[in-house]
Amino acid sequence: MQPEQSPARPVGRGAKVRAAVHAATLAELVDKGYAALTVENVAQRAGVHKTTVYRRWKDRETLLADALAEHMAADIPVPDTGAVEDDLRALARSIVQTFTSPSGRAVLAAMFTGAAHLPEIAAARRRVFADRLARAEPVVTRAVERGELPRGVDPAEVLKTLAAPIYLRLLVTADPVDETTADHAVRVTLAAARAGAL
Amino acid sequence: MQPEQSPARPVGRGAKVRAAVHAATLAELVDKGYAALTVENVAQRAGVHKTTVYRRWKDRETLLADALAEHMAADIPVPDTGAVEDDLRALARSIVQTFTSPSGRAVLAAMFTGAAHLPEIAAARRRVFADRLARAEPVVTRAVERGELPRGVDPAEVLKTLAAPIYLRLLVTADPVDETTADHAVRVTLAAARAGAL
DNA sequence: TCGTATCGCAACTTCAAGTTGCGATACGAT
DNA sequence: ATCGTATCGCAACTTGAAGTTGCGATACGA
Repeated sequence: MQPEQSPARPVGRGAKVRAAVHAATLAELVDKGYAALTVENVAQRAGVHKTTVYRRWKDRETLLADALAEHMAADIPVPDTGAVEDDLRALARSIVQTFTSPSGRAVLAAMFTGAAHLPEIAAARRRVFADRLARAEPVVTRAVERGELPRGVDPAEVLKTLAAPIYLRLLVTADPVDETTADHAVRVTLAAARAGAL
Repeated sequence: MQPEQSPARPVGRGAKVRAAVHAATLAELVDKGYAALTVENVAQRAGVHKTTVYRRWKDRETLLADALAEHMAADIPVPDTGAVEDDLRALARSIVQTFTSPSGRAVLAAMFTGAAHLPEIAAARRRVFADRLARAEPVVTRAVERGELPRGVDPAEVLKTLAAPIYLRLLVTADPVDETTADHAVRVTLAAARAGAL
């Protein structure tokens, strides 16, 4: 953890406040949900006054977008087992695990439903997804090089096909999501890719 | 001529008020979006007073859930062309068309993002999806009977696989959604089904 | 130690949600 | 045609959170 020195004005205690408010925002999100998230409660939980929050963030939406973006910035390791099936399974299960923990549920609800209409949140959501997609593409290109998948498959399409059924259950049908869901997505994706449909 | 006397109190003008408020709610949704939807504006657009709305609906959420549920209750024709590929294409395109019109966008945003955290909305959303799924299952069973798809495929899984990539684009990636998306979903779904992955 | 940026605090405005009481009106039935 | 009742319009109200402002207090860096 390096204390950020880049701004011409080293903030001082500001960094701690920022971190505390971020943590409090996510905690309130988990406990109360997006609709019931008030700046006053967040400030109180962070041990900070309401005005301090408003001095750092324009409004409640900006605060939430900022906290979520920072939370989702965590790097996810890209698997490289030497077998597509295992790599894809690892990717699919990581999606499942990201969103099935209690806090994951809350983050999912905030990013994809509760606050999805906010431009900042929508942009952050697209950015996070696109980033993870781009970083996982080597899984597919390596599989092609190994001859496990036909040449000409679109890595992005493969990964979207992998993710789609999981998000459908999370966001639309509300069916239970577990490893079975991930494994099923892998089977379907591989079948489609090998049939030349991707 | 009397349609129903079962309620001891035939409401009278109430039906018209109800319809007007429903229409106004959807119109406000399209114009302003969920976040900016106020009961006062809805009432004014419906030519009705605020208190009248609150006498019929417990709160804003209930009103919205009611209006959306009624709006989504419209029956969608189940295709039966004699060829799976054509049937599935018709289904996929109907999903696309439902949510790409201006009003469709607004309804999508309200049902899946803006108001998704409300129990009434979430329940309505699951119910609508499950209903459409169940009514479309004959498309798959007929295809199996014709020998177009292998025995043992799960109709529900086939239809979910068809819908998943469309919803992924609508709700997650925000990529453009058009007939191409629908046709691509058909190709992937058929490939997976014929490979025995569904 | 001293200056400055940041924070705490309280009081304030604004806005929409939701409520209440009462008078007005339209409907259904006699 | 009239009469009783349920529904509606209206205005005034409470509540709660968003967001703002001014000032005094405090912690940090030099």
